[in-house]
Amino acid sequence: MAVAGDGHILHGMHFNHLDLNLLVALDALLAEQNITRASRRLHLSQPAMSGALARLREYFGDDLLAPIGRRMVPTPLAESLAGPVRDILLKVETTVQIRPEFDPARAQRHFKLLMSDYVSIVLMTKALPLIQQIAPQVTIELLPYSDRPWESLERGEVDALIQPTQYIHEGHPAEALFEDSYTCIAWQENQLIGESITLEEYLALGHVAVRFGQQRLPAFDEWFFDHYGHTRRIEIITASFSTLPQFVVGTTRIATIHQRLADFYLRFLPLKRVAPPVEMPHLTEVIVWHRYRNRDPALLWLRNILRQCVDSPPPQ
DNA sequence: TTCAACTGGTCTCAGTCGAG
DNA sequence: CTCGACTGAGACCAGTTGAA
Repeated sequence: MAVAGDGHILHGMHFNHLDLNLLVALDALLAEQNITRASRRLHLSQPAMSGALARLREYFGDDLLAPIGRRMVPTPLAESLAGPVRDILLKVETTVQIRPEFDPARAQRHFKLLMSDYVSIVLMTKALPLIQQIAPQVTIELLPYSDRPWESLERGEVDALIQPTQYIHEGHPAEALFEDSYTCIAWQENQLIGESITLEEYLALGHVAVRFGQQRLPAFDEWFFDHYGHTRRIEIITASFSTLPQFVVGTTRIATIHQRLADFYLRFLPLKRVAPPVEMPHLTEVIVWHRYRNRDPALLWLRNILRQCVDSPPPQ
């Protein structure tokens, strides 16, 4: 036991009088703003978390989380600590995780990737078999498109996200993976539609559209037609690209989806491709990773694999 | 250097307290 | 009353001490 200059008694391992494990507790406490939930996150009992908060309060000389009514509200000091502490822990995590070499044949790495189900269908269906061949011990977890994919990346909850260029933010490195364009699909036996379609015909049909997450964010096609003042009659809203083509089959409805996704489903479903009534811009899917993982050879390897998996066409 | 006994901090469990 | 934060008792274990 040692006594520090300011009279604090020190036990165990400390960094400038602070037990660094308390930062882990602080991060969980500030993220949850609730002691019980923070304790579950760290697999501790509620009293243990309460004790950690008491030690943090002692160290900082501040309540950090103060009860207001039934809620625990962070103090201004706690607010100002939240971002930097999260950043430090992420830096620690990436530091201890990185190995100078990535040996695919033996590596046991687990990757968490966030992407739309469209990307998982057109990209991961090709990438996963290849990854199993080259890196049999690597495991992959695909996370659904949330309302705030960028926050998941910032918080280090995912290794990378894959999304269209228009949604990327500054501050983290990104790399293009593949391009795609849009097409319409209809049921093969839909007599109302031929190989092409006029805008009037298009707008007269019922549409199947996709919206994501809690906020029900529209997919690009919906945004595009709204933006140009063309009101489509959306009769079916579904939550995933993978269900959308099946909701066109057996109906006179139409859907506007990615070429590559259409190619995929044309192999299984009685669908026909219809050229969109107006020219739609191409989209580029990019992979974005946290700047702290920039030097991670494992991620570099994964990016190379993913790039290999998309052979050039569709965009025409 | 190694080992056993000891020490102190943090854990869990059980229970209390206070707000809504 | 219910829910969630806090408190106290005892267990557990990492780190320290001191002897061989």
